[in-house]
Amino acid sequence: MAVTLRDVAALAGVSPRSVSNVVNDFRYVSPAMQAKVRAALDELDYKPNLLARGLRQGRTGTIALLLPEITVAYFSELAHEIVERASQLGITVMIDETSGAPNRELALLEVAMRSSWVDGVLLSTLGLNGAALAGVKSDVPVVLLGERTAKSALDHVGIDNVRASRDAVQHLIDSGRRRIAAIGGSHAPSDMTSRLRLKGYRAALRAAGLPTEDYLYARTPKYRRGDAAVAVRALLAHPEPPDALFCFSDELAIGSLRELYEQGLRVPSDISVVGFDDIEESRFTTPSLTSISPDKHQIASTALETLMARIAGSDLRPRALQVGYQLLARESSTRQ
Amino acid sequence: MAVTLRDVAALAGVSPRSVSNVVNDFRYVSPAMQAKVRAALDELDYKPNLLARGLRQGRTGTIALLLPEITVAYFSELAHEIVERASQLGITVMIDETSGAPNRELALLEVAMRSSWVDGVLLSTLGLNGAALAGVKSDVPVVLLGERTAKSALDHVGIDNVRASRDAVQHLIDSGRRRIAAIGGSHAPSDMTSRLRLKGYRAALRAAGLPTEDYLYARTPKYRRGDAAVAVRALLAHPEPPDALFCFSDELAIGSLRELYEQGLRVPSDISVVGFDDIEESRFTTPSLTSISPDKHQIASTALETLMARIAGSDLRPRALQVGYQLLARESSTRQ
DNA sequence: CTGTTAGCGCCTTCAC
DNA sequence: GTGAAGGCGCTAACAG
Repeated sequence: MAVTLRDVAALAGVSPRSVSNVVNDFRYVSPAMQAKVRAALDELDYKPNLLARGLRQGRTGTIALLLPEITVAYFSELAHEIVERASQLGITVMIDETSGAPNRELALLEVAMRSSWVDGVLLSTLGLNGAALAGVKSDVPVVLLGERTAKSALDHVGIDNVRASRDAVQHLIDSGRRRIAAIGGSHAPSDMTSRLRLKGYRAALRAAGLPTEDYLYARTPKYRRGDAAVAVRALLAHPEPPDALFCFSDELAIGSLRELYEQGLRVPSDISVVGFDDIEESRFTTPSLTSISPDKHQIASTALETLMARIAGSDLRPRALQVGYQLLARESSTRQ
Repeated sequence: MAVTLRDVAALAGVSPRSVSNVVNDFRYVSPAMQAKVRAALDELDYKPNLLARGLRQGRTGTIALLLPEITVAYFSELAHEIVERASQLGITVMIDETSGAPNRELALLEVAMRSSWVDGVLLSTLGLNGAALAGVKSDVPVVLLGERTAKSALDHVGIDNVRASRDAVQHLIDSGRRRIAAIGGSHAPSDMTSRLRLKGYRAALRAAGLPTEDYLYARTPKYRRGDAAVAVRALLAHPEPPDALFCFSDELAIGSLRELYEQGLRVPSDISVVGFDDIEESRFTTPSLTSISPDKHQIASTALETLMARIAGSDLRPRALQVGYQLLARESSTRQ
């Protein structure tokens, strides 16, 4: 059986209260008491039962991070930043995978929020739209990561997807590309990512007086490497194939690089490729991949600060917080 | 304030005990009671406080998964398999990053094990050797993932690293390579991964009567993409440069592909490359990467089953469980 | 089959 | 500055 506060108190010959005082380094404890208690603490190798503490205090010092898929590099990199920052703040992060399935997301969210396990939730949602989220009664604060899914009553941290996409496409235009295709997502109402990025893509084309024909957008079931091949083949099959690809994720871009290679096209001389997310892998592909790089570090800090403020009781109205991004031009769009 | 069992009981006009019975679907509950309680449950939208339940039962239904770095694809893929399998078993997984730093690993391990948060721990350790682990008094069961670090008193799930490495190198020999270099890790006592893989590498070379000269092994600080460049340059600088690279991780192999490309060497015509881990990315590189593929699915199942058995009280002596692997020959070692 | 009681381990009023 | 008592929400004994 585990050592309890009472055991320590008994050994030290003091009350549990005094032990608690020492453990939680309370202000007014006499040095003599300190010493006595510490000795007993060490001797018994006491560790507080965090369950009991959480039950008593109503707070656990733990937050949940709900991600669609941990194997998606962008999410694992984001998770890393969040864990890192949280650990500085003395907060434990419980990472959980939702598979991006709305029902599983909802289920996990409900559990996380209602079961007192966690003080707050960071939710990176793909499939959940504002309506679904509105139906969730939150006992604990929730901060959304990623695109703004309709107007929900929740705080939200992300980058300006429309502007970032426009920048990416503008970069392709600047380098002389004219038939620029977009790849990624479904453009379904729930897929806010593709909607916003497509919007930016089209805005850039229109501003340059370039065609925004429908066949230049290829949908994909998800945003993973393996989803790109079919899309690329479809685009290349057209009588007027594109001379550039704007992929809505780096993984799609990497899958595209592979398919272009198999089709015998050279990047960037025959066709340029730009991705989105700036995952580490993109610096090592051949050619290395031009990408939009959201400031993940800042996303992590901002999200955590916002969540901590809510947990502390902040009652401001929900805010949409935007953090910075960069366009990193690498070989896939620059080396001729 | 949250709805409690007592609130439900009051509304339904029954005792808390009966509500508890229904919530945990106990065997003997009359249909009438069922109905009454369910109605109240729904009306108040009751969710059990898992903290209180855990405190009471001594079990939480949660396990911790301690990983060095979640951004390392191999670990995120393993994490995914474990979360998936655990969710089938009704177990929640708390993923935590240790940074591979022994002290942080120990700290997290201690917390995880001693604070009653989790029923058990899956630990994938890089830096922790048997001696350090022996010093940890475990209140909860721990199962190790990965290489066997000395003889610890813990269960352990992994593949036969020596034999897998020998297979990888044999494959290179079979394809006509003669000056085969190895890349990865430090060969330090605590770095069991590199020790075992190096052992298999040398065994294969010796069996074929090939040289195992020291200069053909290049150390790296870690096993990541960015660690490979220096090692590759060092190997290529030698008067008799290698005609094949056996990298101790896929990430190293991918970093090597990039560096070889920058040095103007063609893979596999000039030099073959083989990796280890079979991360998803390796199917999409150009050329695609030959790799040792540990059965991650089986690692996950075996580790969870073993851990669950321990949690249930199994008292067998600690076992080293080996799961299968495959050599997946792809372009980086086959296409001439 | 269901109600009453007690206590998991901790922290926090309230007295002293 | 320290001791005593109560309760966070739940379930496991033990009656009935």
